[in-house]
Amino acid sequence: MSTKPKSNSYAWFWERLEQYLAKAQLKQSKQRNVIIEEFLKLEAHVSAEDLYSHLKSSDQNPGLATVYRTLNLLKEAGLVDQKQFSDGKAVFEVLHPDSHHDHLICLECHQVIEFHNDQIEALQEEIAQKYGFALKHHSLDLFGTCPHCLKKA
Amino acid sequence: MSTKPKSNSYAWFWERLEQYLAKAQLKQSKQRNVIIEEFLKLEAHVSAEDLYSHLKSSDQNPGLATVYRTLNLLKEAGLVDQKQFSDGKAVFEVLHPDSHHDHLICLECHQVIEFHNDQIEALQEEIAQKYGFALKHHSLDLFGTCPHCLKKA
DNA sequence: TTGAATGCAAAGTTTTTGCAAAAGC
DNA sequence: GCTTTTGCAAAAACTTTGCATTCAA
Repeated sequence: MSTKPKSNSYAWFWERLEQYLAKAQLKQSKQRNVIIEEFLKLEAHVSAEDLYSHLKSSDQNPGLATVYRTLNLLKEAGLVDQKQFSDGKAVFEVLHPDSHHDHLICLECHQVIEFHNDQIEALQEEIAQKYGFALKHHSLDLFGTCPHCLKKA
Repeated sequence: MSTKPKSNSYAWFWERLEQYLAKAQLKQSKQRNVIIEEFLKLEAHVSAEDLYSHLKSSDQNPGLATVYRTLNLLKEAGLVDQKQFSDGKAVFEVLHPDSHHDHLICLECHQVIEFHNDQIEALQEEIAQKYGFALKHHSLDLFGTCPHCLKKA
């Protein structure tokens, strides 16, 4: 290991990553750790470009291609989720182990609020069963205008 | 009007399109009608490229740029919905006036099944209210393995 | 006749890839 | 030492745009 991970609240993340790398016979690297550190620090829906900009100031300053490669690695490891919010660029977010959440997205200010609803989750499972699907994951996005933007208008 | 629309089951679609064009002071055209005819005929989640390929054989044979322009026009008219199923290219589908539906997507064969569930819709409205959002639309995609692919495995 | 639509090719965006050099194990 | 990773630039993939021409009203 080239750099000690510092995001302690994401111990599980680093651990699962390490497992994945070991199983896939991949190596660790400074750049990757720097990128992931920053990604976890941002705690949001981040695009490769966003992440790259934030890293510009770091001492490591990895290339954009490496940022892409790292995010794809995390995706393959099942640690992050990639989403397309219809503005061209893909955004990534940490895939928390148990607690799934969905999104409320403001069409005006693009703010994203996360929520969770057990009833909806249960209904989804019901529907999947009805159609004979083995459900792996899902994505629910509600689009509208947030309270703040409603007030402005 | 250069070409008579032939998709009679989509009379409402052509009507609303005509209204939109009139209001926006836009013109009709042969190519546009050919493209839309084909789009409606396909009745599926279609990418611009898909649609373009299908049109290759038609007598009109419009350019790819025109296909894009037409789909964007329909989007602006609120007649179609654009989605990103995470494979790079955007797909479009008819936005039916009242009946909203969601998607069950097979991760193996990429088959898409549409479903509708009033309870989920109601819960979504509830959640939006709780957060003070004025809901405009939503998107629910369930990913998993379809019965057919489950049998194969 | 006037403004919109088209086709083509060129440009724009976002993401991936090839390759030589560097780094991890 | 052998293999993976990196950085850069080039390429790829998807979509938009500029411009001269054609077409609709």
